[in-house]
Amino acid sequence: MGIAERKEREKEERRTEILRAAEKVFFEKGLAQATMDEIAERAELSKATLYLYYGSKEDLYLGVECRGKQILNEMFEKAASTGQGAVERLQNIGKAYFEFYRRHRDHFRMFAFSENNQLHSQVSEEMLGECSSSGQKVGQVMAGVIKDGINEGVFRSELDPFEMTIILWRTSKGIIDWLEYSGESCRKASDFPELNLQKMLTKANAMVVYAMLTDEARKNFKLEL
Amino acid sequence: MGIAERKEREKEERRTEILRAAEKVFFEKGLAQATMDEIAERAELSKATLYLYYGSKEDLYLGVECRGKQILNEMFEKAASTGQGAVERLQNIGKAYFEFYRRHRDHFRMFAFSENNQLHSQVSEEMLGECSSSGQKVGQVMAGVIKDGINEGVFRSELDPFEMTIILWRTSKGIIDWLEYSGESCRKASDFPELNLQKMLTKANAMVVYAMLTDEARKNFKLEL
Amino acid sequence: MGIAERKEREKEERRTEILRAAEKVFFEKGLAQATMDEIAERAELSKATLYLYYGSKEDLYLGVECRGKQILNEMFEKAASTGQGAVERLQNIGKAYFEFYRRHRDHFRMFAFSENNQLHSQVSEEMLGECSSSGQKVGQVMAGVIKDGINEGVFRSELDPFEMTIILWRTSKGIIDWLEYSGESCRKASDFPELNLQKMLTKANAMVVYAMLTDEARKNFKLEL
Amino acid sequence: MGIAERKEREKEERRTEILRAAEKVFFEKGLAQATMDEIAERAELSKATLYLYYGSKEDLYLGVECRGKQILNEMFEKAASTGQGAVERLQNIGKAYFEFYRRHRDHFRMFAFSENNQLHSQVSEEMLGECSSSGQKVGQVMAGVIKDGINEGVFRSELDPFEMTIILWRTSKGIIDWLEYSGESCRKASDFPELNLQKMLTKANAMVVYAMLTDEARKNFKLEL
DNA sequence: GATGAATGAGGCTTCATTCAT
DNA sequence: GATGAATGAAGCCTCATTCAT
Repeated sequence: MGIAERKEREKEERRTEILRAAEKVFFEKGLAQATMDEIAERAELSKATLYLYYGSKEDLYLGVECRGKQILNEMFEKAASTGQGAVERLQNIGKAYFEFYRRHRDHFRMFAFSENNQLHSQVSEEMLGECSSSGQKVGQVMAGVIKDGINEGVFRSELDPFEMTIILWRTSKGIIDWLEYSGESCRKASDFPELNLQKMLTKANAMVVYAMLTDEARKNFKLEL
Repeated sequence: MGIAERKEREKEERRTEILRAAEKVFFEKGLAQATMDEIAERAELSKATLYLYYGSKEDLYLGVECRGKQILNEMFEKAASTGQGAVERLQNIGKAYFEFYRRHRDHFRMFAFSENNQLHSQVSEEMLGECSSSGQKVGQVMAGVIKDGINEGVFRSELDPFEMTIILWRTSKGIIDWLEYSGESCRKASDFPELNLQKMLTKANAMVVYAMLTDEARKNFKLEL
Repeated sequence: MGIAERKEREKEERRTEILRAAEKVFFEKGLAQATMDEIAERAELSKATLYLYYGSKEDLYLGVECRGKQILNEMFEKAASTGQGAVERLQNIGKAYFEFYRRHRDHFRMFAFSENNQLHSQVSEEMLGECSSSGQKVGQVMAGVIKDGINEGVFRSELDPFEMTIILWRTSKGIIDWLEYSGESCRKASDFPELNLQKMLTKANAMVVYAMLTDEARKNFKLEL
Repeated sequence: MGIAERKEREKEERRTEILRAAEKVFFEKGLAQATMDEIAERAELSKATLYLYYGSKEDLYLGVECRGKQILNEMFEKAASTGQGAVERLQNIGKAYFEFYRRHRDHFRMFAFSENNQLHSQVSEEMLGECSSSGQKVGQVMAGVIKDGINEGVFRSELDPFEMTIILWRTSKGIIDWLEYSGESCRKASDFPELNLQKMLTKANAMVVYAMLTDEARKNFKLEL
């Protein structure tokens, strides 16, 4: 029994090693430019061994992505349970999202990539399911906080928590993506005044939240633009 | 002299034919999976001829993208000049964006793809410049309307037009992207109630705009959530 | 009549222009790497026009080669008619050969290239014949001088003039080729003492000539090694 | 341990098989006209496998060339150690060179080709080094014999062994090249009497050697022309 | 379980050459 | 006579993936 367990553990460790190697390569090169050869080399394993643990290159890609979602998940859950009241908790989630972008930018980018690219070959159902469920949890955390806010009476009761989740979240995502894509060049081109991503995010979130507040709650909310 | 003109026109037509063919293939397959062979076949031209008009596959890709931006540009400009007052004009732009997504969904997706992928081989400076300038115009149109709104006194004077442009625009983009990516599967999975993209976009825009309004203007603005 | 002549002359000039352009490109790139596109561009003519004057890329190559042989021819003939006695004239030819290498190195290299590469596509018989006859003349000049030397009694009567021509000539060619190929690297690698091509050629020629001399003539010949 | 050795051996054999196939194709078509497809087919391997053993077409070409130099090397070394006295040994080397040309004419031609063509893409340093060192050994063998001859007193003491090596060797090479190139056509054209390559080489070598001899040694040397 | 070795399938690009005008 | 435009035919190389050991 101890032997079986150790074997199991070792196998899991091997999977993780491979994932680490894949991470580095995917981060540096992206899906298309990454090669199994390079991943194998970095993992100090043979290419064939990779296929023992992951069914395909794209499966491996999903695996990395999945790890990113888990990280984000944890950060969201922690943020959601910190702070007084729904508004502050929601703001903490917003900060956590920015923090995730800052500290795990490569994962962030991978998400964006995945959104815009169908993975082509067969990815294992298992992997796909795991990855997808991880993604949904994130949304559920936010929606939960909004529901709490409605119950607390700070958010309008007619709000749809899921809808607001999407709006809030994707607003942030849209803005960060923009910066990733063209922000730098724009700022340099001096078409735009000094832009500060964090401030802009805070502002955007505040604007949406402001509109979510009940008339009552709005009195105590200071909107700085 | 009529001859030279006709030649010129024919050449331009040929470029357009190629672009049309490339469009179809890129739309269906994406950059990586698209092949010059297929584009050539669809254009009913030899592969070599493609290279007479576009220096590389990626150049061609940029060409298609560029066309998309021009379309969006025109739609924005038209929307920006329709309607009474800055608020309505801004809402028209929002509608135009949604309309663009609806009628030129493939172009919309290509933009998203481009944001997340550096084109690798050498793309001609010319193409890159043209494409990039097209992109910037779009933002300038929106910013102009916001400035007008400030002058009209409906938008708070402390707003930075460019910043608001980005927030508004990217909010919409973020939401649409989400639907593109996982909306369908989510709705099917019945985790979410019936979602209506257009309504959600209108709502999100309204929320942001609401926060932009002066206290004065806000009285006349009905925020439906 | 005057018109026809002018036409003829212009045509010939055009051929020459093309040859000049081809020369530059072939010199820089060699046969394989040279492209008709580049030649056309340098000639400020269209690619199609090139084919009006020369049947193929290889024909053009032969044309350039032919010009080189004509130059060499002239230099040999001049050298063969300068100097007192067959020995000196022969030495003058040797000097001329070296001079040709020095001043028309690119042509020299083209000869070497042609020796080692069958031209593949159809080259016009005409071109081939012209080029080949140019080559033979060169040998005939040398052989003539050797015959004179035999008649003068300075060269042994049993010598075969053509055979000696080949030996003398190819000795020089072999040595120059060697330097072209690896001489520089060898000298730098200090495996070899300072080598002076001209001296080595003079020496090699002298050695062969020395062996050609009659006993009588040898007395007056100082062989420096 | 036997297994590892066998594997190693098999790998080496595979390399050799590939080289053999490449040899045939390069001999028949030359570098430019040879295709990896054909080499792969002849080796009864996939094209991709070729690239497992050799980094590029040109690398493969160098590999073949290298083998030729090794063969020549061995023949030279054997010849240099056969015969009485430096003169005879030198003559044996000359014969060996001719023999090499006769029995490995294709390799001989490849050398000539290489002299006149820079290999373009990246060839592995390893291959280049190996090939180049093989080439230098050949010269060193000859130079050694000449030094011996000087010590024996048969060759003039003022001779530079390396210089003489080049003169002797390249004289032979120049002559053979000539025959390769135009000898046949010339003979057919009956401009030249029956030419016998071997005799001409012997003669040319003898002439140069004759000039190298000390007065003492020359008495015993019979120069037949 | 791990891997070295092999490969099938295909992609982008390049040019010499030819016509229609 | 000159040319702009078009193309057929290849070629080199890459890589995800599979087996035999």
